[in-house]
Amino acid sequence: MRDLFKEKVFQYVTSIPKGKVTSYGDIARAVGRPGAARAVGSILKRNPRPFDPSGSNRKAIPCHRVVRADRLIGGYNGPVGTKENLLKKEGVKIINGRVDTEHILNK
DNA sequence: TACGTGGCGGTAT
DNA sequence: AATACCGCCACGT
Repeated sequence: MRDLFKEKVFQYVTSIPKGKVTSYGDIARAVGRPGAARAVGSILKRNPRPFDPSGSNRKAIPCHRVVRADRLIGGYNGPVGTKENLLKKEGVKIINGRVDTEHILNK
């Protein structure tokens, strides 16, 4: 296991439970690079596997569960609204474009 | 409370 | 090796 920044980021994101969200900055701190929130975003942007490839034993990287520190949804690849829809599907409440605080991981 | 701004770390080319 | 590119954040109006 390479201990590259991005590997840790991917692993951390993979561990986010369904129905919960965390922020780019929180991830940066969690992997020992406080202040590297933007870098986390640029890594997730190039997410190698946003969804679970069928027939694979590798887990998907649920990058849609990563939102901004102000709880706005943030960016995502693909059509606008995709990320929000995925979150809603998982039972995440979104109020005025923001994730409700009850879904924030570690809060 | 809402918006603008500068600074920021890591990746990709 | 250097620079452009960002799915951000903290802070000041």
